[in-house]
Amino acid sequence: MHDFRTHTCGQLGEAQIGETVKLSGWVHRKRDHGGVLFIDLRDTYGMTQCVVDEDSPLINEIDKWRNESVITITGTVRKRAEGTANDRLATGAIEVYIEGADMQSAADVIPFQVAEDDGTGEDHRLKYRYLDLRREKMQKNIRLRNNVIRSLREKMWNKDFQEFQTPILTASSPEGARDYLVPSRLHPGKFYALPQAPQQFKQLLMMSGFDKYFQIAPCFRDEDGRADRLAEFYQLDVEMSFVTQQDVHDTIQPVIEQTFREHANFTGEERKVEWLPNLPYKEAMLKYGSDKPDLRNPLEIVDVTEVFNRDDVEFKAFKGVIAKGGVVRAIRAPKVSEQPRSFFDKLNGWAQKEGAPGLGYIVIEGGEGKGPIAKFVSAEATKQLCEIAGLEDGDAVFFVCDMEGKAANMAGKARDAICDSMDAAGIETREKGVYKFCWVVDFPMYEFDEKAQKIDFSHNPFSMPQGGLDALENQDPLTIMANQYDCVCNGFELASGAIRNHKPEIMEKAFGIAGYGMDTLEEKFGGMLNAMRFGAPPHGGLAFGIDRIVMLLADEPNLREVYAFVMNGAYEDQMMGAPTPAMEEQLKDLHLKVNMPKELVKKEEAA
RNA sequence: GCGGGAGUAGUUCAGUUGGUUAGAACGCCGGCCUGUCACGCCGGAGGUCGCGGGUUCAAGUCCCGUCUCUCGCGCCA
Repeated sequence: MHDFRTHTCGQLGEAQIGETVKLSGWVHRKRDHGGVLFIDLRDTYGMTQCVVDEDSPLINEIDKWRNESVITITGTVRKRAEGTANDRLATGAIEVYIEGADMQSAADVIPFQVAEDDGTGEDHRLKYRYLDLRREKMQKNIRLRNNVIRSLREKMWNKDFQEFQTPILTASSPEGARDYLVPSRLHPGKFYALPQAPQQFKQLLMMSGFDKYFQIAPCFRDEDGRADRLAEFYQLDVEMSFVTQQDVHDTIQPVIEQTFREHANFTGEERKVEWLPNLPYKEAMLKYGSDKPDLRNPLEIVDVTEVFNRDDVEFKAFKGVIAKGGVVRAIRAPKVSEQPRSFFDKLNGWAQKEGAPGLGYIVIEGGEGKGPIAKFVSAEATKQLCEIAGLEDGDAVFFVCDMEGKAANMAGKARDAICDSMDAAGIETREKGVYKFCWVVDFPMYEFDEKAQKIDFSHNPFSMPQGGLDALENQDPLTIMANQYDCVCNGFELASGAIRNHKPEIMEKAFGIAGYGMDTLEEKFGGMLNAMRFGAPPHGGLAFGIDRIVMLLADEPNLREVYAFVMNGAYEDQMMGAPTPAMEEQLKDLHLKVNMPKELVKKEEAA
């Protein structure tokens, strides 16, 4: 017989009754009834009830074994007595009568319970992640992650993409986030950058003639975290040659759509997968106030600047902003006129927390406007408002007024806040049980950087501008669109990509408009620029955030729930103790001296 | 860097208007129990109430500072 096991803990059933078997696993729970002792033995495959009674000399020894100890038991599979079967357990028809038992590794008292999800704080869970990972939910989430990655990889292979690995110690990529730097010992004062994405490498592979590239690529960005953002994450990175934007979408959309369909019922709730028509960036910003709208939210934004600009509308707060070039955006909330005043007050309070003066609204009742600001809006103007926003009796309409960019943004947030409030008030608004996808297309190539007071790339600077060189030479840069697209699902940006610029002269012009001279271009991206001069195919691609995909499928609020090992919100790993100060020797090797922030030094001296 | 929330037993939490010896559940230790599967019953141990200062006869509770965790803003396309 094998040293450790003949079966797994999820395997035994009535077919094995009478067999002598060996199982190994963790003590999940014990139930001691005096004369009889039950042990639930757990491994990643399942759980098996093992029994020993007072006829056996083992009972006293086994009784002392703590939960989460690793043990091996030998015994006979027997049918459970009438009425004691457990339908909730896959192995619930049988139990193993213990004839031999070995302690492989005794567990100390554990810092939190593995057998139950008691809401243990994340800091504890991360410090003892190996224990946390034993819990059923994490085992399932990590398995989902495995399955999703296998699913994506298989589909890419089936489409004749080649899988690559690209360097981790490399130079800065054009993503725009802060780089993680690694000092070079052999080159004093010089640093490698960890890749924010393998952007240049995948483009270079196209220039090398590989035609269809993909990678499950680790990416690193040194920016503060969010629930859906980590310092290191994985992307399904894809690039193709001789393709249009439509080709890229047609190739990758089935991969994502099918992967979602395969795993959509992971939580036990059946979920639909819907792919909606392409959404131009401009329309997204106007109708949803976001370039990653949650399309389960049916509320839409309209522009009503003209209403508040009328002579018979007296609302000075808005008029003043409009005079400075601002806009008024409106969100219709259907059938909320019955809601108590607190419904509106809470939303107003929410808006103030977001830094707005408030969230003005008008309620339409009997064809008339009601509410705090209704008296400033004439009957004629109210009628026009109803036409533009499609208002009916019993509806309310909320207003955001600011300069265009800020107004769109705030309206987008308000759109979600109103939707949440309606759901909370029992008016079902946000659609449930569905993954709503779409491609957001036609992103602007440039934007005006208010801080630097200059034109800069709005997204990936390697994108091909729509209209090519001609557009760059003859169009107002702020009106030029890029062949750039995002894939959005339920309010999350799942992917971003573009048809790339493969012509050095367009590259030079494009960077020139953003104020980067040929010297900067050569210095930062010289390798790729050179490659373009030796025959570069038109190409494009995208990258999907794998962790976000798994997070959505697992219905988790947080990326940390779908990673085995992960840092906390401040990017510390309390389990491994990272980051740590470097030893003097190491710093010397690297020709580095640490220059601590003065305030930190003061604090440490005080302490 | 900024804002919201949290910090009390190993874990999750309760703790009234500032007032006796700071409680509960799970876990842990000891005992009882032959059919449970979140077993049950009895008993016990376990607390720098994050830390520092202040107000007060009296502080877990009020005030100030500080640290940690978390969510968001900035940042990240």
